[in-house]
Amino acid sequence: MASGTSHFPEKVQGFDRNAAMVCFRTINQAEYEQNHAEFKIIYDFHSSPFGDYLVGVTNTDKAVAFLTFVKEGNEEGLANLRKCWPLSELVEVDDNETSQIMQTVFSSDTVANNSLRLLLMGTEFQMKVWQCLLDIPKGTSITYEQVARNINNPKAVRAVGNAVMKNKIAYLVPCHRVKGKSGSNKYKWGAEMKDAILSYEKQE
DNA sequence: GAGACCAGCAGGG
DNA sequence: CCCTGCTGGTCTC
Repeated sequence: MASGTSHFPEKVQGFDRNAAMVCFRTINQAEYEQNHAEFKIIYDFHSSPFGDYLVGVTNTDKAVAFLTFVKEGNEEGLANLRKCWPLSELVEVDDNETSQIMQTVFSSDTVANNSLRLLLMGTEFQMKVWQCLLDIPKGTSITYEQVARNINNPKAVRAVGNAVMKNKIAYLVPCHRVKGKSGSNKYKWGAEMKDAILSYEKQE
């Protein structure tokens, strides 16, 4: 935490903040390929109100780089993590190393939430979409069309759907807060999960 | 570079 | 409800 009056400095060791006060850092594919040795990822499984999930965190600055909900077998989530960060060394750790970070994720303590850091990798377009998602207030939802307008690309509605789907950090990048205009409600882990997360957020 | 794929949307049966 | 045309970014040859 920086000195001074602001609780939330604009920059924290190379991380930016968006309107929702989430800390994030962005890299593109080329930067990742050049410096992939720096992006060693430690991972572990945890539980949430919505089931078990797999989380991956950079070992240096402890930025969340990956989060997926897992079903029975853990292999699918792990394969997904490898696919997202193919050049990174992946190290499974005992729960202590990541649980300190993760116990804040599903907490209603906003100060704790704001201490989280995210590492986003994708194209310029995907970054715009994901940053737009981070600005959606908790418990509310908007449409793909509105997201497209917000990033000044009003016709790219369908492309927004694509980008949302490719988000690597479930829940923290709130893809569950985007809905179809005419009630369509698709989600990687099922529409029920999407609704469950949204109503959970509204309760807080 | 072409062609297919989509968690979209509007419009018409 | 399903089908069709239009759409733009990404992925796969």
